[in-house]
Amino acid sequence: MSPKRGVAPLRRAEIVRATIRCLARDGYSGLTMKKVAREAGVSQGILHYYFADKRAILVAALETVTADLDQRVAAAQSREGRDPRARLLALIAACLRLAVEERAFWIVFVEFWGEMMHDRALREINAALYARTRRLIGAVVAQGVRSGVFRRTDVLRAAAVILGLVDGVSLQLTFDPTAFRVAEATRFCSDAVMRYLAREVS
Amino acid sequence: MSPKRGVAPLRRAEIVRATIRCLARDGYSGLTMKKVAREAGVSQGILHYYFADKRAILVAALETVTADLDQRVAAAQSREGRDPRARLLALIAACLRLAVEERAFWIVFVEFWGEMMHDRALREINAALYARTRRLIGAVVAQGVRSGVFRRTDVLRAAAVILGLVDGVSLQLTFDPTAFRVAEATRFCSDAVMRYLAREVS
DNA sequence: CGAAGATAATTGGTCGCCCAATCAAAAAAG
DNA sequence: CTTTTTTGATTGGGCGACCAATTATCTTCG
Repeated sequence: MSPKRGVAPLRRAEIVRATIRCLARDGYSGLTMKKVAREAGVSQGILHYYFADKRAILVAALETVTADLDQRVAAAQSREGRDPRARLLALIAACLRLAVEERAFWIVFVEFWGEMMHDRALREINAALYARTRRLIGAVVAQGVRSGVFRRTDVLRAAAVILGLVDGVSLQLTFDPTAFRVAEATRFCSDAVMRYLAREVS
Repeated sequence: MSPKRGVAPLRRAEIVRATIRCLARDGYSGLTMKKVAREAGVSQGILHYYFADKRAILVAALETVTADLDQRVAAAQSREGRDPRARLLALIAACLRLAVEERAFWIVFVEFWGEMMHDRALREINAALYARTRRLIGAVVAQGVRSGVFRRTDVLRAAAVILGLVDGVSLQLTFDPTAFRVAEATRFCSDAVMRYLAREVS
């Protein structure tokens, strides 16, 4: 490795990516600076050149994973144009597929949950993501309400329900892959959400 | 501490309870044998007399937490007699209250999730709990279907939806207590489940 | 243009700490 | 006096952090 000027931000990002790979492979409790350095193909010392300590790397890793999840979910939903129903279904499908097909990201994310319980900084990064996601889902629901395809409801609470359902089912899918298939889970989650938002038949 | 004969099982249980308290206080990554011994008021050496290694203690801890959650949920639901609606609502309320009021248990449980990703034994303990809980919820739903208060549906999938919703909302409640109050969450979750299971109005 | 110094990037070794696990010996109970 | 239970010191190893030395790049100025 020959030192090049001006590549600091790239190196930083590479270290973070290596960290995420390590977390996905060996878990939170198996993460060491040595392994991260090895995975990134750099020396151990350099980790402390770019990050104050191990915790700073972990914070950066959570920020990266969080931003990535955010982007993927937003993208999946926006691809579907203006139909609120289609947007919501795409969002649900994207979340569930993520948990199975992009295992690495989802695993790392779940691993952080445990640590968040004892680390305010991590907890706040996550709380911000969830607030943003609820706002996104809420906006889609609100659009559906305005255009009359969904019933009138408190959109933020509805968003909490939908997000919770997706997370909870993703967990079940992750812990026991024999319980359901992704396609199946997508179907019954979508069905549940559509029933939940369906207009009253009066 | 004076050694008494025949108290082996009690000592074991005390060590496990101390472990759970430690996990709740300092988290998974902060758990050390020294801390557990101190919390249990015994010497470090004795931990290895009752358990092969640290991992065995953790497995026992997860089994205990799991059994406890199982029991609490089952109890809350069975207290409500025969009305499927009341039983289901009691179950939902119990789960959400647990996540907030019995923080220690819920925190420890979430902490294990991360480790389960890399530990088959832990994962299987959890998978068994979830399968059991789904069966329990499924049975309540089935009863409601038979007695005509719920629509006809695949009860195991409905159970996955209900359990997922409760877990997911519990998580949101834990990570960001400012987002919702427990009572509020209980209300909108119950509402969502009742809408989900409501008979079609034809 | 090109040497020389300053600066940025990188290395690998070292340090002290704390960990899980082990064990010989003691203490209590049968 | 044997067996079960408990102790606390020890051991070997791996950890995160630190740092002096090295290399590469940029800047300055003769």
